[in-house]
Amino acid sequence: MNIGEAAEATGLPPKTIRYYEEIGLVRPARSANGYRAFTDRQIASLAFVARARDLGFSIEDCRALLGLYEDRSRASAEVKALAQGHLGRIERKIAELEAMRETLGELVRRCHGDDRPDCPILKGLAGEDA
Amino acid sequence: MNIGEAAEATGLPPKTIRYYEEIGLVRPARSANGYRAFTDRQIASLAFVARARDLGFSIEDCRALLGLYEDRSRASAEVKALAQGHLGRIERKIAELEAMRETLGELVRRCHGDDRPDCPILKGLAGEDA
DNA sequence: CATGGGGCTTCCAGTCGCCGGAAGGTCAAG
DNA sequence: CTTGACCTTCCGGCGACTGGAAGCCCCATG
Repeated sequence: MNIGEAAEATGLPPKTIRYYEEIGLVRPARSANGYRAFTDRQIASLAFVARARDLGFSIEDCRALLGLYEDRSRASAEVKALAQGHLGRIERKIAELEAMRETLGELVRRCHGDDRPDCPILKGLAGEDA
Repeated sequence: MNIGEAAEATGLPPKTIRYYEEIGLVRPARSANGYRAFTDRQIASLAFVARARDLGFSIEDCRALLGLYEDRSRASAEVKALAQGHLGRIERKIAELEAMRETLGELVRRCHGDDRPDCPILKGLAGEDA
């Protein structure tokens, strides 16, 4: 399977797959013509990484998860710890964004948004607690 | 006011303030010794940007907001549009993270997390709909 | 057998918003 | 006069790609 087919099969752009090879996430063999040749197993690994990335795991997390995935004897506790750590990060990020939404939403709500120059949004950003 | 005092006053690190000068967000004069000299007005602008950044606005949004802030005759509609656009982005991001939280949370919940190798998290990432 | 178009290769640069560090000038206190 | 805290510039790196240039390779068509 060359890179185009791998891209098709995994949903990852060819550029991304090349990048993953560069950082050592996959190590495809090369055909006689120099083209990358992916095994089914490598395609599965790429798809695995694609799903983990969709769930927001960092590349380094993906590398660790992939290692655990390929290690048939690993304890699930290790995987769970990694996933829980990430879940915590997601939750903190959500809380952070919700705080932004509250503050900004309130400013937007108070702004009449017409052609007059008075603007609670700018006042808020300027630190005026109007 | 030199850069250290500006940093103190705005809560921004000196490095960040230098970066903001580099990209043209502030244009401090220089003292005879070559040190940056910030006016009170520039400190206010930096604090304004710091608040906008805290609310998640991009640097380019901040630049636009700063321009609107300094333009006494701008219409608040323009500011509101910018803020609403950003609010929309925040909300989409929250939704995205919540979807991740759901999926990942479910996998974590199903994982017993002990020393056995069976692991629903890895199975989920591998695409097995167990 | 030449040609054209698509796919493949590598490498370099850019994205965004900074941060760390090196090498060196400046300033106030002891 | 020295020390140490400030300030300056410049360069490189972060994460996770993405775009583009220059140049092979392969297949089908004329």
